[in-house]
Amino acid sequence: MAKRTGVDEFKLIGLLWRDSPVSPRSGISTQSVTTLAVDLADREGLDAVTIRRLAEEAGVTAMALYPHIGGRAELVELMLDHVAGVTYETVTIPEGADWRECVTAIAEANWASCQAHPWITDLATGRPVPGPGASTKYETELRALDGIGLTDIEMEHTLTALLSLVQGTARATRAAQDSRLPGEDHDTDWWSNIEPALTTAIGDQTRFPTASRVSRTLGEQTGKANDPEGAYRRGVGLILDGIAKRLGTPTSGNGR
Amino acid sequence: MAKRTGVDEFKLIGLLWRDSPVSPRSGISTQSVTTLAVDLADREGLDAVTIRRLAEEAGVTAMALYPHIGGRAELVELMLDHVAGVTYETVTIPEGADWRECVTAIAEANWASCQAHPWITDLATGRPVPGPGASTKYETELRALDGIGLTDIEMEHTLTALLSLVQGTARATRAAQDSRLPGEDHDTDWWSNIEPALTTAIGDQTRFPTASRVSRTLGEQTGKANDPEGAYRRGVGLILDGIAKRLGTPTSGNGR
DNA sequence: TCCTCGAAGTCTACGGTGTATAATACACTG
DNA sequence: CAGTGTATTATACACCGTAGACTTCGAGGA
Repeated sequence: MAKRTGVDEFKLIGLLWRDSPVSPRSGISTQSVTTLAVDLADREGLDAVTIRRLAEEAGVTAMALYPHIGGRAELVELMLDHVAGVTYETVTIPEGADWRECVTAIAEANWASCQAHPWITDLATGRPVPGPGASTKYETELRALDGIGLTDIEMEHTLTALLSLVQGTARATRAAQDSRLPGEDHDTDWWSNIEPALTTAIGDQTRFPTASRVSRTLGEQTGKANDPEGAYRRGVGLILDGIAKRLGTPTSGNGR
Repeated sequence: MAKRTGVDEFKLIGLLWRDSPVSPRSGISTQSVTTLAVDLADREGLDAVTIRRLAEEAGVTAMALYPHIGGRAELVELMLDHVAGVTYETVTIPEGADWRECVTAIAEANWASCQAHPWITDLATGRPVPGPGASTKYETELRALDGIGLTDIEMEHTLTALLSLVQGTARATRAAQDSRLPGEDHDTDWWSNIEPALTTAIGDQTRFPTASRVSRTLGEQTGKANDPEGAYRRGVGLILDGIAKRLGTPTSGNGR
């Protein structure tokens, strides 16, 4: 459910770039099915998006979807492209602003997208989706980084690194949320459920002194068993300062 | 195949921390089955690790595995813990070295682990595996960061951010490799197969000028359609400089 | 208006998955 | 050596994606 394999790229490109006519008999279209699938995944996760279930929601039989979506592998790509296309509708990159604000906006937009559509963190990045949404997103992000003093290669690497960090920490957020049992409100509940059993199993309590100390401190100060969002913010901060050093511009603040 | 849901944590903890006796009738153990599963995943990917297939390799029936692995969800956790436990057997963190070398070694060890076991990048991080391997790894990494001038919280956030970056870019490497058709040697082959169809589909060639320029430059200079490894190296470099700024120590080199 | 014909939609079926359940056979303890 | 409990087995179920054959519909020409 995560590898994005088995995609027929040519079929996919056709589906991605055509203007998605609504089918007269059933009233569905590539566009409408994709939207339905994204909504379903947002609500119940990517695993809930089965062909049969999606067909049920669309009011058609399973096999009726195939002319519109290609196959399940292609459907996932369509969903990814759709989400990529709306990333900068909620969070926009300020025009003519400091490069710091632009980079931060890129991070925030992707972070928000990962929160709104947690299932995208299940899917591998790397191979780009050859569709209009992903292409527009890429263009937007590169344009924000263009002309601040980085070479093309540096821009590309920096952007990839930044997005990897965002996706990675967003994934961790998501995993922490998923592991909550129904009805639990805090991350600590999962941990406090596990902890007694774990303590018993470990036996020798002096085996992981540093980890114990750090976990305790983290729990006391943030109230969480782990804090991916904090890691995200710190990570972006570190990268910003790293870029500043490359650019040779004065760094902002004192880092605290 | 990516969400790590449905894990019975208590059953899992029992399996993770017991000393895995070999079963007299079948000759298998939690340990041996886990190793077998890791090898199989390394060779053929996580999807190849089905209960039936694994049972076949172990020389028993499918249902015979269950007392040793719990269920498939728990098996995956066992595999993750196993891999975590051997991360620092190949790449070690230098004793008493500069903090830069330590951080770099952490990144390299995790990068190498992701290369050796590509399937781990399919799986969500975040919720830690409550096992001896993962605990040891966490302890090792925190100890390397301890005492260089960061607070406990900063250490934790920095480590999480660093590992997210490594996993994220490693994933992208993996995705690029997977998308190669059989027999292809270079990333560019996949891209050059797609490109004509994509160019035709897009129509208006002036729509993504920055993306086109950057892609062209990247292709010319690296010979790749995308370069996650370069992004990894730059990302680690940026984070190192970011840490240096926080620490107030002189930065090394000029960043080029 | 009717007819034809190609495409869209449907039905059935296949091989795969994880694993619940119940029956069996074995290894260890007394 | 008998008893007991658990590892192991065989069977079965519900679900998955989708290939292939069949049916039905909508649009264009006479």
